[in-house]
Amino acid sequence: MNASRHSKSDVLQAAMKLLDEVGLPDLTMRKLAATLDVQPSALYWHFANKQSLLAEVSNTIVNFAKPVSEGRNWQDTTLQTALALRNALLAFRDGAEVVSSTLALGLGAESALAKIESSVAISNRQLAQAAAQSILFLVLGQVWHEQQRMQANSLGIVDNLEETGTPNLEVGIRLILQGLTEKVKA
Amino acid sequence: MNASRHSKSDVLQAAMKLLDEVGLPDLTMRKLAATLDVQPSALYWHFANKQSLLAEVSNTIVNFAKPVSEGRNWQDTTLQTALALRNALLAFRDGAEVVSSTLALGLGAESALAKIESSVAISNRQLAQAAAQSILFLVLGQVWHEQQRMQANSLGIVDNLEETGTPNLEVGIRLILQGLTEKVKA
DNA sequence: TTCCTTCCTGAACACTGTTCAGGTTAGTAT
DNA sequence: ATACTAACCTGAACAGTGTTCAGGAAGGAA
Repeated sequence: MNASRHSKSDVLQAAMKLLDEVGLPDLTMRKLAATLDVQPSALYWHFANKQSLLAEVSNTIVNFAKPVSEGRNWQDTTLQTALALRNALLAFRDGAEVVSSTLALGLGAESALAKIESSVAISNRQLAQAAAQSILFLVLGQVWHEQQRMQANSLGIVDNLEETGTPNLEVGIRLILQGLTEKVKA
Repeated sequence: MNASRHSKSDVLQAAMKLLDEVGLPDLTMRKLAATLDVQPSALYWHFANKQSLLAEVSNTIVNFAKPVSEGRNWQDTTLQTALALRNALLAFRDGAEVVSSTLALGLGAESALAKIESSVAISNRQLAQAAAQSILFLVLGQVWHEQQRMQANSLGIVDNLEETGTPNLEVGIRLILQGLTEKVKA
């Protein structure tokens, strides 16, 4: 990985590896440069700034979500889409926080919303958009919470073991889909 | 406010004023100390670290939500509770991001969840908790998004004017409440 | 006046993201 | 082989960040 010149995707790859090893708070430009045997300033040839780097990290995480096979109805397809996003976020350390931040800054990861929204096959697009956005925030919030607790637990801070995170998420999504189904019927 | 010795609540009050003036990214210990005519190190007599300070800021924001008058049913009460939280977050610059962070770190603002959960008057507490958590994440995510766009717009970055934020939130909450009502019936 | 708690100073430490003038490397064209 | 050009990197600095710590000063009570 080192002792040679690096391409943009080399840097991105190294950033994701470092993220997995040290977490988002310790993902610094200097540490990243060190893993590539390069001066920190060299990174700024490939990326305009750290946020741009993190934006591409976010896109990589979001695009890691496997495309779902069409379910027997749109409700099922949407649920599977949301859970696929959840799995993608969980596959990377601090994935939810990284994606949340760049999404808030409007610098990337918009495809996450798009995928959910396009799976909501109802004619009222305004309503579909509201529902998709709700599901997205729900997934991000829940996984963020869960990953934060993972780190806390790994640092020895033991709290209540109730692992309510994962089931709660699916319950929440189902509530939205149920409400949506009722609303469309009327 | 200055030229004299300060109490803990003085510092907290100054922090909230500074937050309103410069936003979360520029809320630094040095700037805060400057507004109090004090050395930065003086702040560490009142608060163990910056996160502890932000935790109390979060609590102040969350407790700013006015208690809601009992609606004609628990669905209505819950909706009003959620919207009261929304208004509290909107009343402070970057309020949603501040609260989201300290909530994720588990350092405060838990009463936000408690208030929502206690308003969901159904017997299945497990379900109530999942719904309350979903509503909380929805409110935080939506307002965070909205406040980030406020700042972006104030910096001249004009994007599409579709002000879908506020209505989307209420729609999302209603979907959850509708789904919850159906589920309880069965 | 002594004493003790409360609050603050001043200086430093170990970091952070970022910029910039200049240098090297690699590949292509003549 | 030579000249040129784009890609990539160095080294040093700048301006900031949160935090620590030994010591000093202010204020009230005994």
